[in-house]
Amino acid sequence: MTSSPTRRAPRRTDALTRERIVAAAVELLDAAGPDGLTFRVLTERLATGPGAIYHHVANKGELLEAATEAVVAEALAADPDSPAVAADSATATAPAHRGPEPTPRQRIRALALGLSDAIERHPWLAGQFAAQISRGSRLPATLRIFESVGRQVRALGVPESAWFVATSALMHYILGAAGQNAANSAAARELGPGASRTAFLDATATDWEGLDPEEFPFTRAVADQVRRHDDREQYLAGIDLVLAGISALRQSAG
Amino acid sequence: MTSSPTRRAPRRTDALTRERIVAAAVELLDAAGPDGLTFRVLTERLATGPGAIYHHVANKGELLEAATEAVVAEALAADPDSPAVAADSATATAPAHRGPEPTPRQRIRALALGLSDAIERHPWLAGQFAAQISRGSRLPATLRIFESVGRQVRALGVPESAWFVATSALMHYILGAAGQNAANSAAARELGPGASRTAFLDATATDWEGLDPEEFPFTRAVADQVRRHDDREQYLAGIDLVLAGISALRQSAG
DNA sequence: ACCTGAACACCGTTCAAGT
DNA sequence: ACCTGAACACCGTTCAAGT
Repeated sequence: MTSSPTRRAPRRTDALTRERIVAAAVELLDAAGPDGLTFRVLTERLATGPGAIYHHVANKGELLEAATEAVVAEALAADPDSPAVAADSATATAPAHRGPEPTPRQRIRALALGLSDAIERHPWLAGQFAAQISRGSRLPATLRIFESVGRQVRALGVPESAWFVATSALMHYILGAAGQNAANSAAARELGPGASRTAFLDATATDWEGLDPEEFPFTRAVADQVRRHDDREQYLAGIDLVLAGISALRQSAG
Repeated sequence: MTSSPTRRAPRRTDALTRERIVAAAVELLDAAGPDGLTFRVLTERLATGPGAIYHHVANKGELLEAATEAVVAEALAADPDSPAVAADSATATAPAHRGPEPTPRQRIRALALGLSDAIERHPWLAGQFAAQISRGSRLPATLRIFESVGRQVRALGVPESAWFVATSALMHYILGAAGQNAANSAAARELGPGASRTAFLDATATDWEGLDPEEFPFTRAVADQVRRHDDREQYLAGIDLVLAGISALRQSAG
């Protein structure tokens, strides 16, 4: 009976490590969202008991932080100037240099798109970032993003006194707008496998057009724009907007 | 025994209404954060059973939404041009008109400060906003904020094609930076009743200065600025930065 | 229609016991 | 040192029963 031929959870062969636990957590988060990550299914997946997991991780919060950090490190690794890469400079697979050095502006766009893609692939990230920022304790993941954005702000020639504001403004837009886009994608996916992004945007537009004209004149007026909305284009336009604000500031206060 | 003279939960006199439930929820959230709101303590506080609450509210999520909406409506009520006020124009207590009409820029600053104060008073709001935005379904609270900001963007003379980007950029900064500030305040409060905001900022600065110079050069460099940081001033500077970006865009694409 | 409160399924976490 | 798994306290939610 103990060795019955029926299918069962695959017996663990490797030792249980923190990395394996975190990797499994990321998989569960991707598959079923934040509520899908429970110690019950995690122990099942890893073929252990809860005690074993608690031996490698202090609690669920730490597990979530570790999962966030792992995924962010991966996303920032695309940026050759990122702290994650600098810390792990032994990787010989990183492409050396192709063409001329990218400008800070190009790097910021690439950084933003990289984070946006990461959030799109791991929608639970958005809530996690927000929780980290609004819980104040600057944890590794958010701190690394702050650092990556800040380096490019500095490279942009922003006067030192404005580094913090400029970096904050950029970071909040990058993370906020990316989270919103990812939410739209997720909602579109839920509408059905065939239903495209456009179908969902159209639904929201129609929704907004149905709002009370007294209470929501602006939202109603903007609804039709949402309909023919290109996420990526709008996202980059927003980045350009903040960058324009930064360079205006450079000219006046520099 | 049933009518023993020992102290017990105050017997309810008024009928249980959705508003009373929501008000109690806000109190609990303020006092103990998101984890402090449970049906157990809520029923105790309202001297009922869980079934009674479920008769007025579908589930915990709806309760959180309602709490958020209630607090946001209050915060936006300060803005005479807000949808919340327009919908409730019967209030005779609203101050009519004092001095000249404020400019859109002044209104945006007032709006931002009002929301910042609300988040400061109800720190759980930050997480709630983030959850709403990153869950995509544009719920009343976030939608009202979008509307309020958008009206001023329109009043600013931004070309229609840029309404959405400009409003998004402003909103993400307003909410993101306010959430971060509130988190700092909360963390400072936890440091002790006497410990001021400055003490906490100093601690973070020292923290950052201790980071690895290879991995976090920018964050280290910016640490000292954080030490002599005036939250409100920096917050408004960030708003000005985004506004500068908006007007740059108005000149080029207008 | 509105409320009661026991019961249910599930959650994160602990801990004595094993190897 | 690393793992096991039963047990604990607590959670959101349901529902038959009362008024």
